[in-house]
Amino acid sequence: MSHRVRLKDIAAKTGFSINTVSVVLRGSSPKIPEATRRIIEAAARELDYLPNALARSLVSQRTRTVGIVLSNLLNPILTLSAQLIEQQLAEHGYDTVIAATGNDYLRERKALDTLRARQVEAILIYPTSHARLDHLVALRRSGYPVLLLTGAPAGEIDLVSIDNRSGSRKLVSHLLGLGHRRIAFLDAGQANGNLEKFDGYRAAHEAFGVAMDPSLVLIPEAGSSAQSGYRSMARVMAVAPKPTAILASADSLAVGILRWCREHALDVPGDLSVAGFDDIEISAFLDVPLTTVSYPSHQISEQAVARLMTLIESAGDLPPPESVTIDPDLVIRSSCRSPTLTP
Amino acid sequence: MSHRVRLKDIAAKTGFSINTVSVVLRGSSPKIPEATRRIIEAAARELDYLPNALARSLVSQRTRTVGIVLSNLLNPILTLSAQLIEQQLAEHGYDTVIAATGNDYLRERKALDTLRARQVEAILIYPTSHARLDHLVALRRSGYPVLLLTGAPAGEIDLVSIDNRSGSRKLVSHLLGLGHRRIAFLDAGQANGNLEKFDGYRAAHEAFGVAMDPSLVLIPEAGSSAQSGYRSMARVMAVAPKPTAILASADSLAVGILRWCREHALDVPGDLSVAGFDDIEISAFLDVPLTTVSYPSHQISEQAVARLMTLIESAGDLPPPESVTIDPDLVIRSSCRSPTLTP
DNA sequence: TTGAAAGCGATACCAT
DNA sequence: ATGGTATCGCTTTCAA
Repeated sequence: MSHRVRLKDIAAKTGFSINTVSVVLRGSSPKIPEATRRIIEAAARELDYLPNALARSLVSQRTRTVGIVLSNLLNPILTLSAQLIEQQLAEHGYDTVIAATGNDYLRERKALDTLRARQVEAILIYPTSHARLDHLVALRRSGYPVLLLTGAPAGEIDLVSIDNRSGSRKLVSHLLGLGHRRIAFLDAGQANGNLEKFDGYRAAHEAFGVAMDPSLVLIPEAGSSAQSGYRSMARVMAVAPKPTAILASADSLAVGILRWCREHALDVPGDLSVAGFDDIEISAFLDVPLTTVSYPSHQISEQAVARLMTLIESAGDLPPPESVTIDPDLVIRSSCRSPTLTP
Repeated sequence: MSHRVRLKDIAAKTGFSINTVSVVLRGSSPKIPEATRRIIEAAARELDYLPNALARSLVSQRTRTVGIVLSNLLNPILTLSAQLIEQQLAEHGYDTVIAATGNDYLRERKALDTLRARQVEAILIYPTSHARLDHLVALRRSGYPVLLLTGAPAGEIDLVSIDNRSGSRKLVSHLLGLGHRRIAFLDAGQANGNLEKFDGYRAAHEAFGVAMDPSLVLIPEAGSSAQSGYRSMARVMAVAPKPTAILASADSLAVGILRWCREHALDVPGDLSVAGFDDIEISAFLDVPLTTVSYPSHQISEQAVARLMTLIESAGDLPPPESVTIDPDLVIRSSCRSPTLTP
């Protein structure tokens, strides 16, 4: 940890007591003569003094730090939210430390422990799975402020999230409204928001009185990368009868899908409609601009931070968990249109 | 910071001294009878004991933590590296805390101070600017392990970085070799690797004995987003005589450029060749797969971590700074070809 | 084997 | 106005 400058050092150098130095340096209360103040401040600057946050927090019992756990650093949706959250937290006087879990449940548990051991005052998290939340629920029950940034309201834990079910339902309704009857759903791993997305998919079908074909619901081999979308297409198009539209659970998947279509001379949206989720930046810039569902990062980060502040300030007895769910907008571009009538 | 379980609590509960509890819980040295050990461990588990890292580090004078400062959380090149670095650091028994600066120099300084105050044992950084490094140099001079993840060798501070100059030179040589004589260079802000990239651009021209036209070197209004690339195109194509190729300092810019070309019925690469830097995932999936320069994240993270370990272990007297520069590969796809002969 | 005591760096309370 | 002293939670001698 090295030879750092401590209060003691600047006390020695100036001849004042550690105490006086501490008081001066933190601009705290009593009236210290200008002279002393200047001497001490000069010494501190000269020595490049930086308070030891560990020691400080140990006694103050406050770290003014919150942790944010990200399941995937490569997902711009998550990192954007993290960035926004960090900024807003800073405005409230809180530091943020980010921990990444690489979508690994064990690493998630470890990150949580590390963060807690470091005494962060609250934790925001994009969990690796919507299904395994018990450790978080337990944490919250023990009185620790924890806030989920994705998931469905469960009542056990605070949540500020996009309403994936609603977004999915809107999108699928749009497709159904266009006349599609065979809509493939490419679910990127059973893990995350996709349970809700599938639920919306189902709900839309029901509302339209259209029967779903389970063989149209596929899971890509791995992750939600463009690569993975690309690789899944052979399977998707092997289903008979062929789908007339395909809904990818993430725009990144759709990117791969579009590429595949191009290579196989499949016109989008002429031969096949394609839609995604997230509205990442490139979605608007693709060869065929993508119809998708927006991701309300700004609203999520804003509400999450607001809620987190009340949780932190309620020190000790947390209010009962609350769920805020933000309804996303449909973003209609040109990758979807009515199916041609020749099957 | 709340009502946490301390050694004291489990000592009280079991009747042993704090000391014994501490020794047992950390599996440390002396031979403790199985009986005591079990009692204490059971109590710890029951109480959900988690050691206070602040207190622990305060006395041990070690945090086994390194900080990584990212200028931009939205750049997949940076976040990928961060992810890889975090994993490798974990294998060495170190935790990583990530701080984002949103490309803001002041926030960068603040992040550095916060990290240091938290006693991280070393700092890895993608600085906001290649030009303002004095604070980092000063830090390093004071004996703090700091490692730059981008930049040109300056000898003042450790560096593990892509060789942007070489990458740029290769790419521009490729274009020149194809017969292009008017190659626009879209520099995303004077800030980062672009000094080196421009240098490579210049070097290639010199090597080919081709005069550069300064009016072909443009700076987009803001950042290196697709949006920004798109917006710059009007200016690029207004230069007379028109360029036959355009080199964007980031693939993300190129995405916007390609979109603009499509909207303006400009064929790529028929009418205009387009190239970028980074080889981000979508570059291979675009309408016109992009010729670009790869970014060696794996090599960078590996070498950076290796170097960092020796810096940390040399506790006290750091070895003189070293620069490692990794030569990137040219990735030739289909967005560039020889210019048509009709100007 | 187990425990008492000192100390890490900073803060806060109470004197002076 | 300035300084002593106890304390935060834990580790580390050093005794017993």
